[in-house]
Amino acid sequence: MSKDAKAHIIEAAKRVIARNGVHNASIQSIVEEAGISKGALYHYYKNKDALLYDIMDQSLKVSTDIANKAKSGQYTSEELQEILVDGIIERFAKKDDNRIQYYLSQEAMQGNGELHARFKEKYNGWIDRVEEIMTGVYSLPPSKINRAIAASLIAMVDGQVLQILLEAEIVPMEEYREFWRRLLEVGLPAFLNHLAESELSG
Amino acid sequence: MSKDAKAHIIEAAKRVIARNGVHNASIQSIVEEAGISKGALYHYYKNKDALLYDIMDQSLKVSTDIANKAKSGQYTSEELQEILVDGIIERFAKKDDNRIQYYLSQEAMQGNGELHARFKEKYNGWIDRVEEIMTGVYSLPPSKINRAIAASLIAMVDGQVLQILLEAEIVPMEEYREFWRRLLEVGLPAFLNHLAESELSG
Amino acid sequence: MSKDAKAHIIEAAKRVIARNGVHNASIQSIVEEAGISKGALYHYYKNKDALLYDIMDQSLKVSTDIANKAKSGQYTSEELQEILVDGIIERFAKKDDNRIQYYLSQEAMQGNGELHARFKEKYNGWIDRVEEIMTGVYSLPPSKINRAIAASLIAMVDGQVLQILLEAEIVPMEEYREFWRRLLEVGLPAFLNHLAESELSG
Amino acid sequence: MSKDAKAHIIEAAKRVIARNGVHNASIQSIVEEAGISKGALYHYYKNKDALLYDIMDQSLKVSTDIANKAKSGQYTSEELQEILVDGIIERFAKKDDNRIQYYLSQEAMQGNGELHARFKEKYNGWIDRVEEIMTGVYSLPPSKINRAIAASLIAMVDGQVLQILLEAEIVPMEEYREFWRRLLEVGLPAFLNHLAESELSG
DNA sequence: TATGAATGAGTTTTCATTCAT
DNA sequence: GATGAATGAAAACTCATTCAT
Repeated sequence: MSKDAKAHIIEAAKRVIARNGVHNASIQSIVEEAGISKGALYHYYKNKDALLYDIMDQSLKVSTDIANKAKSGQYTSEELQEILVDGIIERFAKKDDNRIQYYLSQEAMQGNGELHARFKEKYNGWIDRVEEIMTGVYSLPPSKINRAIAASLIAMVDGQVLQILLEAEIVPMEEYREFWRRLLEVGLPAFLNHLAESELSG
Repeated sequence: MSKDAKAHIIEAAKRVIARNGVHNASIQSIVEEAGISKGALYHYYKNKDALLYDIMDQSLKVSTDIANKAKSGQYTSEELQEILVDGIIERFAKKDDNRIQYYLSQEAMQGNGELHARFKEKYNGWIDRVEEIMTGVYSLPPSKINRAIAASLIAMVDGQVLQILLEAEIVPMEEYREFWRRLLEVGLPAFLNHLAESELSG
Repeated sequence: MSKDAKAHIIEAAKRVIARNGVHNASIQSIVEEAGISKGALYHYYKNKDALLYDIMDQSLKVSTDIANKAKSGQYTSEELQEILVDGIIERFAKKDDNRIQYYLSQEAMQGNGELHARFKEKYNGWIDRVEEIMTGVYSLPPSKINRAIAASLIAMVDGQVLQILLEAEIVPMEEYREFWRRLLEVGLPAFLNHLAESELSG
Repeated sequence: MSKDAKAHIIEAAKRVIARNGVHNASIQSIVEEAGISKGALYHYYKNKDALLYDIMDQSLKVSTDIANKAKSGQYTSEELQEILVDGIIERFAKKDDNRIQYYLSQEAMQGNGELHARFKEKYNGWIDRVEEIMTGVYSLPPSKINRAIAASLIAMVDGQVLQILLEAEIVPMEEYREFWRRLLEVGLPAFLNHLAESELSG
């Protein structure tokens, strides 16, 4: 019951947010989209924030899933690269989820403490996983710079998502795929090797 | 007169935004900060959006300036790397400008045509410049992938800015500096070389 | 059944009122406290007012009981004074009942006819009894002013209750006990005697 | 300007409260009564409570004035008694102010901290004055019970006001006048004397 | 009898914008 | 040019009450 009703509300809210942004996703517009009364919404969520948190959790799963998939199995590094590239490209395609994440990240940085805490947690989780994958695949010794690299790779994806959302039409999707393939295949390992060497000799 | 008055208002508005976030920066709070009346503000700006656009223009110049500086002079590649790294780190520090940019990027996504056009133009300008610098410094032959790389470098900065704004405290500023120094010094040229070679042989 | 169920609801409602005040005692909070459903409550009471009236009736009994006790038995006037003083002090302690009475007295003032009638009836009953006790104990001839005195004594208790509810902490409870003991022992009989004399001579 | 506007709002609010009670005095109903917009009200008062405080301050003055008048001048005790009795009877007649005070006292006891603090302060002020008058007129030595008596006299007035507001029609106004005249002329001094004597001998 | 999801009118408050002075 | 009082639509949230099950 409650599960279905909540799912129904979340779907409606996501549609509204994707259309108008968090800021313009009023309770009014959400309940209209969901075809329910305000009271009904407040029956399931004690306030707007509680609804936003639920939406965020769902929405962030999209990103988390990639990392989980990559980490879980026993893949050759070629397979892994493919999985990661596919995951990134798939994420680029999920415009609604991406929009929602951006909108919510705004809310978080504008001072919504709870949202902020959740983002922080999620980011750290992602970066941990990327670092694990990196150190696993390329057999790296632990190094402070690894975390910066992991964070920066995630940052790159986020930034590319932003460009796509802004429809700046800078780079066609096929180019992104090519770029990431090359980066993971050549650029990243070469960079990491170099760093490892200079660390030894430095 | 008008120039000074507008500058005064913009400064006040930026202070308010820095304190409270963009969406709590009410006209009321801005005019209080500026020490003027509401009427006066509306004398200079026909509405709140017009003020925000003006702030954005100022704000985007920050990023543009780095690129311009890098492009303009006759620098050795070592000097250039330093200029770029410094520029990136400086941008990280300008939290208010970054906040405003993120906030307005959302407005752009939500279909504000005026803003959308401005962002698109700015992004393309930045990427053009980064591409020019890249091809200049590393003497690259033209290649489609260069644009993807340039866009991705900018994306990386944007993504890192987001992480900083979210105060995820993933990576200390010094690590970022180190990361970018290494990336521009070693990682990027190595990657570009490899790509150039494989292009020749492929 | 119904008797028990209603009593159960009333007890729960009184606990909620004690915690949150009458006007924050929502149906929701009452049914939660009672461990029943909203539907169940509406099965026993046709609306919130009906519940409040029932609470009031219980609540007013507290005051009525004192008067009844005082009137019923064959007490010496010393015993009677003690009973009355004890009764008054006990009433001071029943904060929830007093709160409810004050709250509902307002509803009565605002034109709730049902409540108004109940209050009027109760007040007249109390005053009758006090007058009876007074004339009995002090063997007074009937006089118009007796009723005013009886009403004023009750008024004094009501006013003291108000001060206690407001937690003005003007007078410690022990002082009130002392005050009432002296008033009933000395002040009141002296006053009544004087009035009786002046009536004879006047 | 602001003074007039606020006075206008307060008058309107008092009419609404006197009619419907604090609880039913919505912002909507107040602005309708005042013939202004909601925005205008919020221009003068930052929230509903701020308005209530202003109303309370005005309304309590009614009661404070009596005490001030009595205390200020050089009166014989006969004159003073007359002033006090007149003051009390006049207060009985100010139904709107009395209603408002009762309504606000409710709010105060239901947990409005600010209102609560103000009531407490006012009550203590009144009692102080009554005690001063009492000790002055009847040349009393200081005694703890004096404060209890002063508080109880005020309580009696409050309680009588309540009975009048409830239209219990227990006692006609002329009887109250007579009662208070006798009480101040005979009852109270006799009581105080007795207490003073028993204190000496006790 | 009993449930609790759903309703919808009602609440306070905010705020960009206008306009008489 | 400048003021700030006034507007009014919109926001989030509450709650007594109803009704299909």
